[in-house]
Amino acid sequence: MNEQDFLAGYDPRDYPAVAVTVDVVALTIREGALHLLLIRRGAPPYEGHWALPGGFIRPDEDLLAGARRELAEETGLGGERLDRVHLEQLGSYGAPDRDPRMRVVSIAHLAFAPDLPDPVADTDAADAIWLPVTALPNRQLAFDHGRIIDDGLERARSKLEYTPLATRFLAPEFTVTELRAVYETVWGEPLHAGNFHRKVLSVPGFVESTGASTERGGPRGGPRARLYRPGTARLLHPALLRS
Amino acid sequence: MNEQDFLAGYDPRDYPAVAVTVDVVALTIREGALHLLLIRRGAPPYEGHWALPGGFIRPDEDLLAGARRELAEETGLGGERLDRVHLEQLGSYGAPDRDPRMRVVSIAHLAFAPDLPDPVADTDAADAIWLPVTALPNRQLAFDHGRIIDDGLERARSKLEYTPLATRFLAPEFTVTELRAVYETVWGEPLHAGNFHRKVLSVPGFVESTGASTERGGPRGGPRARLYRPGTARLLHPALLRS
DNA sequence: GGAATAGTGTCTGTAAGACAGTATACG
DNA sequence: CGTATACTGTCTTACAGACACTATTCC
Repeated sequence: MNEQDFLAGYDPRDYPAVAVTVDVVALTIREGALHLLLIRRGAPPYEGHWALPGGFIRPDEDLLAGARRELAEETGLGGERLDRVHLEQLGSYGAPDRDPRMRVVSIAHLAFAPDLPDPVADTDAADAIWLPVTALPNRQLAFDHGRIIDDGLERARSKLEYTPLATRFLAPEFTVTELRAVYETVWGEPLHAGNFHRKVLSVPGFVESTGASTERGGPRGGPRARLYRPGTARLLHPALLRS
Repeated sequence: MNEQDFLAGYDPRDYPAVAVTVDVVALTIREGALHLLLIRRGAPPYEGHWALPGGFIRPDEDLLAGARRELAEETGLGGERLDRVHLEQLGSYGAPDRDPRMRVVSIAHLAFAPDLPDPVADTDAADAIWLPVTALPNRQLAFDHGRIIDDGLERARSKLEYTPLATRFLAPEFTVTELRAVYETVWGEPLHAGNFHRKVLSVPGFVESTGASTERGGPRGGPRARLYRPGTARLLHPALLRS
């Protein structure tokens, strides 16, 4: 049976329901460590387990809009701060048995956020926090969220290679050293400061100078650093590749 | 309202139905040109328009398995030939108005196939063919399938850069020249024969020699070419980048 | 002053592209 | 034999990584 015949005789009540949810792997950097937004489930199944923020798609809502709404609800943030969060589709997860109650297909999304306030646990969630990814309780994650998180982290590492999205983890103006810290944190490996500096400035459209510098040097000495803002490029040519 | 409360009180009959379909952007190379598998719709909406093969996900079927089944149904191919087809998830398309009848979220997939027989139009489709992508009737495509195809083609071009999946367009044994033809066809640009040859053989795990050569030289002269099969690498290091 | 950091200069190894050249096979 | 093609050699250029160095700022 193909699509049009299926639909021609289709009545939702005749078929097993399929639910569509949107989930969000939201990443941020706090105190030099990569953090992930998680909520603790307050009801079965997986009661007390950590899970990704997410929920059912609403009837007249686009997938990306649904993910943005879920993110807003879980972080308690309004439009302004959320505009600075990068959001993209990650992938869909629809194994028949991934939810014990019914067939649920989840459209997972990936978010890069600047340092945001602590999330406000919504009335139904037991808790909501930014958790360091190094402290992920892999055995206590609900559903297949462990796998979704793994995929999201790998996608994030890969995205930093060929897009300028690392800037989305930072304030609107930043130094090259701060940008390097983002790469080192997400990739989990130290980078050569001098070479990174030259490379970033040589890629067209990655960053553009504001003309200004930081008010002070580093806390343990060093000159003031120049400030940059994100450039206009959407892809990096050439890319910054991991080793 | 969050997920668990929603589900606790959830009855599919109380909510607007959401349908989940799988669609496939299936690519192959025929006579030196990139072709796409399309079906012609035999019923409204978009009757007579070309569309991607696809259909509703079945209750106990994984997303990828659904895409493989749809591909099998539309091409009329059994398991053996289909095993050589690369299939991966492309992305999800869920704009609220993308289907005029109801809310449909489609999980699109991307397939790389070796040269296959002509598809067998299934009883419900008016037609099914491999169509050259240069002849795509952009204004006659059903739903948002034009956009899905664009995304699929760009993904395909990108995948050839950093994966050895170009070999999936070829027979189990192939020459370097045949492999180069795949790149030239998908990227739409000529490549330097000598440099491509050296590059392919220098990337670890891209191809491995069979020890054998072709039976004959080229139709217009030239030595016999050595035969290779796909190597064990799943990613190319370093990558073959487009210019 | 001592130490740490921002930013630049320079050298080296690697890899890609341009080009040329050789051997092999078809007609 | 002429020509097309498979494959290899070599040169040049671009870029990444290692290292060194200077200038600036904090304590």
